[in-house]
Amino acid sequence: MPEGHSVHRIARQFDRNFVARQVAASSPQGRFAEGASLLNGRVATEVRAVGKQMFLAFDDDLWLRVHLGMYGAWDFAGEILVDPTIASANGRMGQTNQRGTELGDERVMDAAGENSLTSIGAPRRTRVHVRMSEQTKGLADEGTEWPPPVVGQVRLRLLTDITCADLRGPTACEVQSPDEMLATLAGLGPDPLVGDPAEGEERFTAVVRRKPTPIGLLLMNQSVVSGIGNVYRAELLYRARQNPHTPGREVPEEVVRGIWRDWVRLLQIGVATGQMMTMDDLDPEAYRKAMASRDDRHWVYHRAGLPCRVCGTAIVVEEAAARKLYWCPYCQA
DNA sequence: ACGGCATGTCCAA
DNA sequence: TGGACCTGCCGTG
Repeated sequence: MPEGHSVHRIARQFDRNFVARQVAASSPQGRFAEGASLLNGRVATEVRAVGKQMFLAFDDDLWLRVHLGMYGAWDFAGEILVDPTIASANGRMGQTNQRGTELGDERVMDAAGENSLTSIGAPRRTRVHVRMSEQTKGLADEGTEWPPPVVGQVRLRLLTDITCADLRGPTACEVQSPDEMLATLAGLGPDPLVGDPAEGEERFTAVVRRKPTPIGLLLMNQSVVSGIGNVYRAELLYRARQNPHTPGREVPEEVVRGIWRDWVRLLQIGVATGQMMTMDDLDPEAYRKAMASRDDRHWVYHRAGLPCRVCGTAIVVEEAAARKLYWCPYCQA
């Protein structure tokens, strides 16, 4: 259930642990057997994250395209070099609840999960044991088996000599030619972390200001802007005090630009922390309080019926294109 | 133990 | 517009 920030974090892990290494690929589950055999034995050469998609290049011009969808996740195991630009690198990336124990150096994850690691030093080797669910319990304690035993439905396993990445439940997992990969890219709107953000702002603004579609739908459309999902949509609109139903072309240009710049900021924070932080403007104490409860982390998302944090009006929820849209009818009038 | 729900997207009717 | 895909968590009992 990742939005764009998770995919960038995953890509950085691949950059550090798979790029420039020879990779063994297999499909323990069998549903990607053909693709895996195409990739098997090749050297990974490059990784790109654009919105919710990740592209991993292999020598001789093959691209692996992965979209996690709602349920997809990567599990990392073995020796993992921690990317210094992200807060932590425990085993699982993509799913919300990420727990693991890092052994082998001074850093030990606690039960709070991914965000508990905040100090980043120079990259170093870290032995990671992943224990995610009852299903995998027990395996982590053995810890020494290599390669790690396959647990459950693994669509794709990528292995270097020392690092293992297991992909489960993706919406998309396919091998692409360079042309196919470029075609996929061409269909994606700007991502604040890809290319020049100022250019992205121009593209985003131009498209939004032309469309009769409600801004609340445009923000979820990956051809308009990449990486925004249901949580960031609701929060960006609230932060802009913008009514989700306003047609894009009627949203004042400065507001549209403001939403883009806010997305740039929120995505950066999300990649760095692994959390969908949308109340970053709170003072530290209020922030600590808000983070204490799972349902207190956002302005409007998942807060139907609760009083708006600013005006007290009950947050409303409605169905928009089969997704729940939360907003404050007073602040976002 | 079980059922509902979820940070996503595609496709057929 | 509704279902399919596919997995794990959380609340309820």
